[in-house]
Amino acid sequence: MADYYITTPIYYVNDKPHIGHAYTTTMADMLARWHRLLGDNVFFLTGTDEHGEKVQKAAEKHGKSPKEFVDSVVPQFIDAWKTFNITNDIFMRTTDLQHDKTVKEFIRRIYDSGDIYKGEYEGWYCVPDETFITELQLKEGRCPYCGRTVNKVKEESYFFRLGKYRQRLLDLYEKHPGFLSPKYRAMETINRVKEGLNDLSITRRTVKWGIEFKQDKDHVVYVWLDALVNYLSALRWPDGTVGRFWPADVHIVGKDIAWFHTVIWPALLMSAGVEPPKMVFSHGWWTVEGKKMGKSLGNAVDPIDIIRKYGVDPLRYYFAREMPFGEDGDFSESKLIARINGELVDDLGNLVYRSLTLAERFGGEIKGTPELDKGLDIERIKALMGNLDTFNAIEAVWERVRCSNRYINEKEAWKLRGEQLGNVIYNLLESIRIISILLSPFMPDTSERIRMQLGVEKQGIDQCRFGEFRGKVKKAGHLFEKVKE
RNA sequence: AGCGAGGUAGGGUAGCCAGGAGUGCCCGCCGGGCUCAUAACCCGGAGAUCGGUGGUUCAAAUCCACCCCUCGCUACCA
Repeated sequence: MADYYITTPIYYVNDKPHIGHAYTTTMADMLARWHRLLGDNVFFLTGTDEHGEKVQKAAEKHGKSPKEFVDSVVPQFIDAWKTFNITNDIFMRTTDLQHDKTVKEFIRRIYDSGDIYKGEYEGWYCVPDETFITELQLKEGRCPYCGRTVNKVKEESYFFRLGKYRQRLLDLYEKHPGFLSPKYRAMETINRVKEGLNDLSITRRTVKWGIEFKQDKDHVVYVWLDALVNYLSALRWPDGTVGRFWPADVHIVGKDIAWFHTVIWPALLMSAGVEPPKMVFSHGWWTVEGKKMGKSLGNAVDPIDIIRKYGVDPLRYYFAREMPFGEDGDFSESKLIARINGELVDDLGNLVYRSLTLAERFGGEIKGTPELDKGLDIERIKALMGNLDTFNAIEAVWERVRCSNRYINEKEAWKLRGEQLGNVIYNLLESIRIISILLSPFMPDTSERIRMQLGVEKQGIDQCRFGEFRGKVKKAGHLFEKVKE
């Protein structure tokens, strides 16, 4: 039994969860569930990032203290993940006491290794946008976002010697090719690191809402450093269950924050004398109805609304099925409906319904010889999931669904009687049973409903082969209802 | 500008790394079969100069060069 530590990023709580948060969390959940199915000892982390200037400002706007404000937003995340059937083992908040302790100890170690020095942060700042802008981003000396003039600001700050770790990072990428995943995105990072790395400002004087920088109490720890360390505080580092689950098997992140996880994070860990994680997997982004998602565009999709309308499993299915994990995709309701009607209702739902109808009408003994196991390749699906390829894994399951439907037609099951019919039903029920096991990480509710209708015990990956069918079939309506447009 | 990813039938994709008849899948379209099934399922068919040009090779979607187009990233904006 292997230990498996998987994480999502912790989400910034200046707003309620959107479709992107839901996507990352759901994909991680599928992997966590898959590993449990394999019998692994899984530790699955998600949580919230609650410090920093933006939260401070958002709190002021609501007339609350920062803590009151985050306490009011965090339940929305917790509830959302409940709705999504997310099976996280821990929900980490950066305002937790444990986290505070871990961050301080983590920084102490970096400080002791001589990688922190006092300096001056200098940069361009757009006051109305409240954003720092780099030299490169400037457009004719003006803010690239709003076009207004920018101010030069100077601020005392403590720096981390990131530049020092350039070669060690390149070595890490070379020795552990899986670290930068998916591999087609790896070159981007490698080339940028080769170009050289600037040291990083890791504290702020002007911000109050954050973890105290013990080495100089006029400063607080900058939010991203604070946030990254949560992967360790969830394990109660440096004690706790660290030895067992660290290094993490995979950090699931969106490609926008890949840099923090593939460059800054491992460098910080090296400095603190901690092993880097085994893999950082950067997934793609969703557009919505073909357009970039954003608050300014007013097209942010509320995942809870979608679930209310279509159900949890259809959305989970869509997440895994609409695009290969890693790549970008487009979220649209019409595409979601097309998948529900064409795949969940017509392929899967129909297969189960028609098979169970045949089974219930049949009075004889359900037994026979395996025929529908041809092409069933569990090892292949294991390999795909090992590569975090949920997309092709589901496709492989769907091949089973389609060939089972074909089987009924080819055998003309409705014309058969007696032993011949018993044999066909045996093959169908075994095939469906295996499909339901394989689907359990992706559509847990649906998997469970199929299992109930088959009347079989809960099973693991080892039962994904044809044996004797031991179940009491009891049909219970359609798995999915057609969505009328 | 630099770096990266991609351009394959009406749409969406796989195949490319380790060249071998345009080979596969999904949706859509056309025709047929069937009635166990939510007008569901199954079979067959039409539809592609594999972005362009040149090169390597007995053989190129696949390798190389150049060009065109689309998208992403460019660091302290989680």
